[in-house]
Amino acid sequence: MARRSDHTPEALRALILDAAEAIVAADGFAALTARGIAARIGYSAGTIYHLFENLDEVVLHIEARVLERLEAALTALPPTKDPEAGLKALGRSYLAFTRANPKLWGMLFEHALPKGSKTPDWYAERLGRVLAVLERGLQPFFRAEHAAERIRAARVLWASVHGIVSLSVADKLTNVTTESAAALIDDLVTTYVAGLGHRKRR
Amino acid sequence: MARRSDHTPEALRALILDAAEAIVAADGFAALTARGIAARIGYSAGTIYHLFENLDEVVLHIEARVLERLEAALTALPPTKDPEAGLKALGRSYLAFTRANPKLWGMLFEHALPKGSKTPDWYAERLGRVLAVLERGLQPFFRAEHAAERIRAARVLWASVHGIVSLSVADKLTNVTTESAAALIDDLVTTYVAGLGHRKRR
DNA sequence: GTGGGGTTTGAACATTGTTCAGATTCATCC
DNA sequence: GGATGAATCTGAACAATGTTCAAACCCCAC
Repeated sequence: MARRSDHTPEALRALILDAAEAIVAADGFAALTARGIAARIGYSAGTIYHLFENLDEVVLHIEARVLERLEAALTALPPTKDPEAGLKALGRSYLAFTRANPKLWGMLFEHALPKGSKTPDWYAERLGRVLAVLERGLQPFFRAEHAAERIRAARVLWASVHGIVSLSVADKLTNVTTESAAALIDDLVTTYVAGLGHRKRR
Repeated sequence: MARRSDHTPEALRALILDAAEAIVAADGFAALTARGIAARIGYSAGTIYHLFENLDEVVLHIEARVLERLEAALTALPPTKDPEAGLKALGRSYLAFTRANPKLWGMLFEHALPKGSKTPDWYAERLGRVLAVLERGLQPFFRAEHAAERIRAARVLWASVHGIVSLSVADKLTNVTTESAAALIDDLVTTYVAGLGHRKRR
């Protein structure tokens, strides 16, 4: 049986994550099984449990990777003069990312942690970095002393765009009309930003 | 075995749905099993499959019920003079509803249909009615000839509020800060509506 | 060489959705 | 009353799932 170190533990962890990610990307979160991962990398299912606590941990790690890539995509955007255009670019880039990886993205929100457990710290930290990108994009709309409101606005936008995208991916909104998610996101950002300007002027 | 008609088929369907709903409300979507439902109503698991195609159909029916109740809650709100206050009341009522039924509400979005299948027509219709309530609330902000934009705004708000609520329920946002979902929803509605006013004036 | 410790497996267990032959009961007709 | 047939219900079965773990194995250090 055992064939000691075809791969180092670290390499094996990476192999498992790559295989799991490929499965989700191709067939969705529901298709992810321990035996399926194992078959793809030529190991047995038991091996996975030596490197990860359980499948949930594997999933969390994939989610972290996805967030990491999203952050990279958002950070890579060229700076714009017009702050509103910058925010829209963020929104569209976000949408493009989810469109390019619909199954992977859907997983982030279909996957509910088991009841007792808390999201680990490193997960919250990854999410925090994505939010930070949004917070930077919102800087032109707030005075420095209103940082709390800016942070809240980032959260509102993140959650809202997430809502649009997730309903669109799950086909639970678009079947009512064929309105595209892109149009909704544009509407959201435009109108919300207009509202920010309006409020500032008060 | 068989004990013919303790309940009519319709009554049995209702029994199954009640039991399933109770399980989800108490322990979440993940705890819903055919055998669990059966045990709760004193039947065997097989019986469920005489009345429903499969568990997914049971779930869809519960979702429809939840949407129905949400629509009732939103419709029951007293009319307000101030349109913005009316929208905020809608948002808060929505949030209150989800807070009162967090597990049931979470199910609406954790539950992804099996890959091939489409959401049935009656499901889309139920969702459409909830959206219609929002569309009515948005009427004061649009001229009659801009119905398409109003409908889009309803969709944006629905999806956005859903995003906030679902992230909050899943604990994937609040662990970054303790910002409450209510504050985010208020912010969203206030700012978005301000943006609508701004745009109208252009 | 020869332990010993890390690695891997394969079989096992509990649970899941789902199916279905047969057992049971009820309504109806003769 | 008794028999017939349809509706109803069960229990056992199947395949698949996550997860565990004793054993089998291999490599490295001594």
